[in-house]
Amino acid sequence: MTKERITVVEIAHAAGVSKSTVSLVLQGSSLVNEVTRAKVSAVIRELGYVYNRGAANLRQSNSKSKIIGIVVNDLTNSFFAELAVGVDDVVQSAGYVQFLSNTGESVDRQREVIASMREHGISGLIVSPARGTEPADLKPLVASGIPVVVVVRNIQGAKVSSLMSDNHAGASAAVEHLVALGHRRIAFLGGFPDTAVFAERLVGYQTALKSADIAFDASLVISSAPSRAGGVDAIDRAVRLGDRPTAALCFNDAVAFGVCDGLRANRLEPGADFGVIGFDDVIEAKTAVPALTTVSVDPQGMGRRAAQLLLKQINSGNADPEALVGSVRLVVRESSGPARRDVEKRTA
Amino acid sequence: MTKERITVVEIAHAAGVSKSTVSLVLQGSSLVNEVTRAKVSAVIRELGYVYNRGAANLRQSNSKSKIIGIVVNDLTNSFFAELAVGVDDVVQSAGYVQFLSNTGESVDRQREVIASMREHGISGLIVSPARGTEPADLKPLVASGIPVVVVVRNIQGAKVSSLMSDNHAGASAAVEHLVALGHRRIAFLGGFPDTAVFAERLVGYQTALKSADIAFDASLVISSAPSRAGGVDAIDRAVRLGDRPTAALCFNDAVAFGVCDGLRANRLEPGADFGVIGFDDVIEAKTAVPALTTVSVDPQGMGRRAAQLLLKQINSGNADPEALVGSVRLVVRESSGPARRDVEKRTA
DNA sequence: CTGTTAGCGCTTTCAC
DNA sequence: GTGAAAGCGCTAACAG
Repeated sequence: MTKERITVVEIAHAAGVSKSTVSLVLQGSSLVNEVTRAKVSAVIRELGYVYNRGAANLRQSNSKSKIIGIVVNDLTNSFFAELAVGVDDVVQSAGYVQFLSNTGESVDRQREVIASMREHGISGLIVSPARGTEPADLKPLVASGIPVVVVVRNIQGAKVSSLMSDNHAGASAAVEHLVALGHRRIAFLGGFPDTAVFAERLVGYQTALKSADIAFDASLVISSAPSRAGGVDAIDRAVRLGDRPTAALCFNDAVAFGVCDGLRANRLEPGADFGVIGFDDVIEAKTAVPALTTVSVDPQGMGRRAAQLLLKQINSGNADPEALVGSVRLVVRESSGPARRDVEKRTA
Repeated sequence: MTKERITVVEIAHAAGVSKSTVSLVLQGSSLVNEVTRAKVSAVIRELGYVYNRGAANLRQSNSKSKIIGIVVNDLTNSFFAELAVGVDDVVQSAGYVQFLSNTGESVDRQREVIASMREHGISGLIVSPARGTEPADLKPLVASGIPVVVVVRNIQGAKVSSLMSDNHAGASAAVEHLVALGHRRIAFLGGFPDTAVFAERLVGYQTALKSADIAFDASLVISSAPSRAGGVDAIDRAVRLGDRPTAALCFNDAVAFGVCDGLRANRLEPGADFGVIGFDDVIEAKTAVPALTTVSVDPQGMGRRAAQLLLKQINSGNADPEALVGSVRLVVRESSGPARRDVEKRTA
C-alpha cells in the first residue's frame, strides 16, 4: 500500500526534460516554454506527483515554510474557536496552513508546543498566551526572527506585536450606558484581578464613573472566576452589600449569565430590576439571550486581523512590534427587539 | 535579526565530536558514551540549537513527519472545537503537532487543505467531512498509504476508518424515554434529510416506535436547517398539524433550543406541555439549560478516540479500515435537579 | 529556454 | 564508541 513517493526526477524522466525544468514549472516560472510546461504539467497530474514542501523548504536557505502556528489558551471557549476560524480564513487564502494547539492555560504545555512548532519551522506565530506567560517564553522565537503576534492578552515587556480589543473604551461605554439609564451604584463583577484584561476593563469602568461624577467604591468591585458559576457567586455577594448596587458591568458574558441566574434566584429580573452588561459576545451570539446588553468584540474579525498583521510581517521581513487595538461595540438589546448603538474606537 | 539557524555541524564542532555523534545524541541513542552525551547536550542548550524536523524527515525515507492533520466542517460549532481539543490532547502527548483547518462545508476548500497538508507530509488525517464529500476526495491520501479516520459523518464507500456516534441507539433511547412518559405522537424535528446522520437517527426513531407499537407517521418527520432558527420553523409547522404531536425528538441541540423558543411563542412550556429531546450536548453543556433532556455525546472523548485510532494505524503501519461507534448517553434533567440515566451502547 | 552541478540539515550504513 | 561519506527531494546558480 505504502506507495513510493514519486519525485521530480521521475517526472522529469517521464516528460523527457531535466529536473530543474520541472522545478521551474512547479514554481510557475515564466522562464519555461509553454509547450514544455503543458507536457510537464500533464505528466505531473497523471503520475499523481505531490510536491514535497519539506525538501523545497530545506533548500531555500530562509525558512519559507508556509506554516504559521496558532496557540490558544482555551479552544473550548467559543471565543477562541472563532478566533482560530478567522485566522484560518486568511491563512488558507494565503496558501499557508496552520498548526493549531490548545494549551488549556498551561504554560508548560505552551512552551512545549511552541518549541515543537519551531522545530517544524513555522514562519510566524499567533498566540493568545496562557495565564502566567512571561516574555522569556517568546524570547527564543523573536530572537530567531520569527514574527509573533500576541492576541487578546498582552504580555508585559515582550517585544512582540499585539492585538487587543479596546477594553478601556468598551468598559467606559458600558458604564456610560448604565449611567444614562439612571444608575449610580454600578458594580464591576467577575474576573481574576491578576490579568491585564481585568485591569484594562476596570480602568475603563473607573474612567466612566469619574466622568459621571460618581465616586469609585472599591467594595463594588467583586472579582470571581470568569465563569457562569463565578457570576452567580459575585452577584450573591453584591446583593448582600449594605448599599447594594443597582447595576453591574460583568467581566465577560459567562459572568453576565451567572449574574442573571443569581438575580433570578433573588427574585430580581435582569434588565428590569438590575442593569446587567457583559463583555464579549460569543456565547450571547450563539444562544441569542434576549435583552442582555453586551460589549461585543468580533473574534473572527480579530483573528483575521491578527493573521493579516502576521503575514505582513512575514512577507516584509520586518517584525518590528506593532500594537493594534480592536474596536468593540456596545450592543443594546431592548425587549422590543435588537437595537444597536455602535461605539467604535479604533487605533491602527 | 534573522539569526542564522545553527546546525548539527556547528554543535559538533563546538563539542569536538562529529555530526553523526550529535545526531545520535539527538535521538537519545544508547550507542553514545554518557560523558560525550552530556557534553553535546550542554553545547546544544548553550548554543540554542533547534532541531530541524524538515531535514530529518527528508532523510528518513518514510515520512515520519510527526504531523497529523485534522479538518472539520465547522469549527464555529462548539462540537467540533471540542473534538479538536480532544484530538490535540492525545496528539500533543504523542509528540505530534496538528494542522487544523476549517472547511466551512466547502468541499473545494476541503480539497485544497487536504492537498496542502499532503504536500507538507502529514502522517495521518482526521476529518469530519464537509457535506457532499465523495470517496474520491480521500482517494489519493489512502492510495499513498496515509491513514485516514473519518469522524462524525460517514462517507459511503470510502475505504477509511471511521468513528461515528451511535445515532441509532441514541435516537431509540430518546424515543423510549418519551414513550415511557406517556407520549404516543412523537415528532422528529429538524436536520437535512440528505445526510447519513439524519438517516441513522431517523431509523433509530422508527425502530423505537415500532417496539412501542406506534405506527410511523411520515407527516411527523419535519426537516429543517439544523439550527435554532430551523427548530423554530419546524415546531411551528408541527403545531399546525391536524393531529399535533405531544413531544419531539430534535435532530440536534440547536434545533431543540429553537423548538423551545417556538413552543414558548405558542404559549407551551417545553417539558411540561411538550416533551423535547435534543441530540448532542455541546451547547447544553456550556449554557446548562435546565430541564431539557438530551442525547449526549462527548465530543472531546470522540476526538481522543479518533486520535488514538489514527496513531495506532500510523505506528503499526496498518491502515486497514476500522469502524468504531461512540457511545451516547441519555441525560434526563428534571427541574428538581440533574438526574442521569445512562444508555451505553458500544461497539469496538 | 533547458541541463548540470552543488548543496540545504539531517540520518545512516560502514569502517576505524 | 565515533568519524567519513552518501544521499533524502528539492532549488539555485551557472553554463550551454
